[in-house]
Amino acid sequence: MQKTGQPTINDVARIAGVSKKTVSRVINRSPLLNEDTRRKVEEVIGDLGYIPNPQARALALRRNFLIGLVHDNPNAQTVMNVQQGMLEALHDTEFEMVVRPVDRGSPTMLDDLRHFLERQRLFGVLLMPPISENDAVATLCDKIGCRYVRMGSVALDDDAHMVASNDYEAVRGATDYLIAQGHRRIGLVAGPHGFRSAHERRRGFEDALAAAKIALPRSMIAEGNYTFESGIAAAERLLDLTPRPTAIFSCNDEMAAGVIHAAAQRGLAVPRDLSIVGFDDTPIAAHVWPPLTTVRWPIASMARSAALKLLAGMDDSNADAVSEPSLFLSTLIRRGSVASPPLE
Amino acid sequence: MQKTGQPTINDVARIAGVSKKTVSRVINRSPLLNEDTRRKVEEVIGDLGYIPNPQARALALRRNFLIGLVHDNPNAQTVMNVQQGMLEALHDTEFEMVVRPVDRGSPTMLDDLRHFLERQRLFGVLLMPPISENDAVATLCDKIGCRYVRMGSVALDDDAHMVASNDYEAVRGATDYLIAQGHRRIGLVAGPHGFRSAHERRRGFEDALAAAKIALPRSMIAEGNYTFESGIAAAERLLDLTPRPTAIFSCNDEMAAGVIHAAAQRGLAVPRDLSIVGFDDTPIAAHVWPPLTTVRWPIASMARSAALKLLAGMDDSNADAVSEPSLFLSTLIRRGSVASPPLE
DNA sequence: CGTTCGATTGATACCGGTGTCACAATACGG
DNA sequence: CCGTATTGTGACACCGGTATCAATCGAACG
Repeated sequence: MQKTGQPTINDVARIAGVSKKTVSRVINRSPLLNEDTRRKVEEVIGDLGYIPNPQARALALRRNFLIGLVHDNPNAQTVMNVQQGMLEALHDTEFEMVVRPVDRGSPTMLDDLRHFLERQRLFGVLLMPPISENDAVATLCDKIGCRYVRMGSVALDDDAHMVASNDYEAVRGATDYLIAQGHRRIGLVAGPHGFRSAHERRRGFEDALAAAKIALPRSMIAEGNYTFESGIAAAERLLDLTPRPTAIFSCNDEMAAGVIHAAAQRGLAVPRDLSIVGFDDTPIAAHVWPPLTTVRWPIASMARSAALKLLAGMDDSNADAVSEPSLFLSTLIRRGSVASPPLE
Repeated sequence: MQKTGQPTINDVARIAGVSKKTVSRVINRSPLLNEDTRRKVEEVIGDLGYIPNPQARALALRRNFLIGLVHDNPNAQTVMNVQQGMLEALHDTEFEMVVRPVDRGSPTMLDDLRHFLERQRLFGVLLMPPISENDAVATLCDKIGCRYVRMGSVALDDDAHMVASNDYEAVRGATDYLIAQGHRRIGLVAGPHGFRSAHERRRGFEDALAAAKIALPRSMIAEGNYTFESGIAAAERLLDLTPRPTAIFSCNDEMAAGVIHAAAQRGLAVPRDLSIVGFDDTPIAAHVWPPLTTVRWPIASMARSAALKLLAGMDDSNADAVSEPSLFLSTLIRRGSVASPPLE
């Protein structure tokens, strides 16, 4: 009998002179194990370089060790940050990450997703925004019996199934900061309709102005879709106004970069003639000129926490799950794109 | 006997009145199957909504259906493009993508990777640059018996194990373009030492100048590490020269954005005072001002092809594998960052 | 000393598929 | 009409683990 491939549990058992089950106990750190036996088996495992077969384990345990990342976010940096955060949590576990982009626009999106989840029988999935805001997706996971955690800009679900950031408060604070600098005509480049994050950020902006008793004409709000180009277009609408806004809050950094771009094309100096605040703190924020004052969105930490929460639900011991924070605070990063408004 | 979970092959077999094996044949489209039997079984499968368990298949077939993406590329957009290309290839197959970032700097990188590959026993892995340029990694895959395809800027391996782009020729063409515009003092922001792509691009640049009999003093080459910041630093060294270069070729777009940034800080207008060409054609290229003339690097197509090549090696019928192209052409995208040099 | 009990361990049946090989049924050639 | 292919199907072992439950052993107890 030639052993050509990897050694199996049977090899270990035979050589160590114990049963498969005992080897299995060693692998799974069973507490009811004689210390001598454990050492002996561990030695053989080390000698052989034995590694348990994950597929066999998955079959026997009736669950696999894959965690899915379901996303439909167009921002590469954001997705990478989430992947990095997830992988941090999965590091030193036997879990791997499988990535699944979905097409928000497609009418068959839900069916595709269901098909994916049913086929793969993932241990769980992490839903990142904006797909996480789709309640139908969460319902689908529930129905199929797939664990999930949603990442959002606001409480979307119960504590065990979500990780949120306080976008409303963060934007409100950022807007307060602009007001404190002396700005009174502040424009908003809003996010796309239907995005929860866009809604929360806009609400924070509106409430900050209202609290300061600053009027907010509809014309001071221009909607974009989180892309650079849409930021340019929105900025052009705002900068065409008379009088012109002295500051603009953009609901994400890419659009803020578009605003800077549009300002530069009109010969407006940032921040002398126009102050700009973004949201996300992606690398682009530090790379534009001037460096963008923005709200740091701790998306990687959120993803890490979300993944840990998923893993904690493993043995249904919710004790661990609750220990993972569910709310993350976004904070203002002051760089060079904000100044006091020009004198009139 | 309550059937609580998903139906299994046994359920299908029992209800259809055939053996497991026959159901298995239907699933695997065995040719030696009576047409009536097939229809009957398929009907039952449809009624029950039966889906074969991938873990069980993986165990029985002694291989799984996971393809790994091993990367250590710091550029989010590039990694996302590769993921997208891979997933395109994997679409409508039973394969899933698992992502594995590695730390190029870590001394245990190779051990970590080996551990990962041995544990998961992936069907195959796709190595993207720059980790793909590490021959030790390819050797490791060979030794472990893990299929792999390397993506590179030049032939790195035999046809079945690689997909390459013609960076040398592309940069040479781009440099020729600058020369044709009248530039004679052209600076290079080179990529980091040890990157194959950096080497090829630099070689293309040098050879283009040599062919045009333009001297290239060492001072006209500044090395960066593919980040925006390093692009700024490199540009500053080049722009401090007297006489100043009238054009700069940057080995990637991020550094080119840094060059634009540095130029703007000195009050140099692009392209009037300084022409700039980048490489990659990431979104940033279209987002800076002026839009960057750059070399489009078809990384997503390369990834797609690499993944197909991996799958084609499935049944060891190399016929399919060979049919996937191994060389992809990078082409110059002319935007607004190049003009003729200023008169002196 | 026999019994009880807790700590360890192993025999065996799974998990849900696939491969091997034997076998029945039908087709074909002579 | 019989021997031999050819086609279609099922019984059963197996992939490499885990769960169940009974067996074994030594110590403690009465």
